[in-house]
Amino acid sequence: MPKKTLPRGGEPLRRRRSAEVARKEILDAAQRRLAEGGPDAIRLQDIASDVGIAHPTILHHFGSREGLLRALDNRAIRALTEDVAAMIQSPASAQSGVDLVERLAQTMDQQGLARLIAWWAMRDGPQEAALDLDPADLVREVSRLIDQRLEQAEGVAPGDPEQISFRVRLAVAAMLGDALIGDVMSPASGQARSDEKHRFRHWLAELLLEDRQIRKEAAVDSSASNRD
Amino acid sequence: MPKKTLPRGGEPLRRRRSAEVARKEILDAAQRRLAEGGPDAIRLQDIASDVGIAHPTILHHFGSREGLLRALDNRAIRALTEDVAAMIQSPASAQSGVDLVERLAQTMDQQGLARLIAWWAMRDGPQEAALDLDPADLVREVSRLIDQRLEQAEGVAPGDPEQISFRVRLAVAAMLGDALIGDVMSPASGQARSDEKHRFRHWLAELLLEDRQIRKEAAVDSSASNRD
DNA sequence: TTCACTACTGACAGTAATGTCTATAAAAGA
DNA sequence: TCTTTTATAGACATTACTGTCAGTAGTGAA
Repeated sequence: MPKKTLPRGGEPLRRRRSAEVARKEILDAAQRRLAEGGPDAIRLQDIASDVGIAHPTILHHFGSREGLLRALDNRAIRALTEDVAAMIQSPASAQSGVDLVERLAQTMDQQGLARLIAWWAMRDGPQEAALDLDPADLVREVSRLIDQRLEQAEGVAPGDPEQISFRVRLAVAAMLGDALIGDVMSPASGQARSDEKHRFRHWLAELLLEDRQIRKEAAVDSSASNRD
Repeated sequence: MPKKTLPRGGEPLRRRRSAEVARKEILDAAQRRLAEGGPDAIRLQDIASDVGIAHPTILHHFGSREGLLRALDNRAIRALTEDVAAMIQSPASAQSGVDLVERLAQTMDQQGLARLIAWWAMRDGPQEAALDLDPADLVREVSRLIDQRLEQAEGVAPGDPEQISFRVRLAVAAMLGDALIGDVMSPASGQARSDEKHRFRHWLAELLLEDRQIRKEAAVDSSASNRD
């Protein structure tokens, strides 16, 4: 009886994923644990049992627990950066600014990304730059996009290049903070709280656009008076 | 030779604090550890050595590690609530809104309060309401203050009672989020980054007040047209 | 089919952190 | 001065988590 024959008709004794798929499943499980159970819930054994593997397999793929956390951080920063880039690039931001804020908020809410980012920020202080990708590079990329955007933008007051970057910074910071403690700050509960959350986001989007209008007019005024 | 005599001229073998002082020193050390070293740096032995005591003493005062964390959370929420209350109550918010935002931001920055709040928010999901004080009570108190404020307020459009609560929510969420990842989001570095941070806060404060002016005018307009 | 590669596992080692227990020393009150 | 109280510490128990190691089992290529 050959030992290496597959068991006929039965499932294989082990499920064997590609390294890529395995990494993804592990990261997903870890992120879910972090979002639902807090920082203390990220234990190799728990994550492994969620995925249906043994905990040394995680170490095989990520080298160490710390390696897993770094990979988690990288994914989170990438996801956030993509949203920010979309916010800046979208030429429709004037019309659908509400949608963009909503998208950012949902990115933060869903999958516990806000908690992941917050966790990363907390642990970032001591272990300076434990990321594969340099945050400075991402910031530079975002700045580049903003510059690009500024060239197309109409009505941005000269000498105020922070017009857009401050808006981005506010939107990101606010949606991060609100994802963390918005529920606690809301006096409502249940469906009413959810409704209020969306009204808040809508209000914020309009606040940002509203201010934009004002500056636009101010810019027009000043340029007009300058020409005269 | 009597055993219970104090050592002459020498320091006592043990420093004995009052329970209150001991708790404070322990909490301070724990908060410092959390702010500087991240969540993993909150270990009883480390904190104890910071304070200059043995780790069982911490357990004596707080019952368990979890008890210490709860006490930390309570202090943080209280500190935050005080600032929020000040923001709402201050009758000078129209003039010194900038100062209030700045105060809130500094409360978040200093002593790592933002990290503490974020950490609490992350761990709050699972262990529902592990606080001595009920967050709902604090929210109710804040709502009461807001109502009070609304009565005095001039130009707040009727039917829009969220005018102030949204501003508070935005200020708190934004300063929390910015304290966590503001540095990373800033393309500048060093002193320039610090300057930019303050400009951002200033801009936010003005943004909130600016919008206020608009609504005020709108309210005046609509009430005027209603009277006609 | 055979071989090489590697995803995967069980068992174990080492370590480190919380928590317990008993005893001591500093203060406060009688 | 004597007693009571309690803040404090040393030693130890327990638990549990990360990481290692040697071996197994899928999978694709020769």
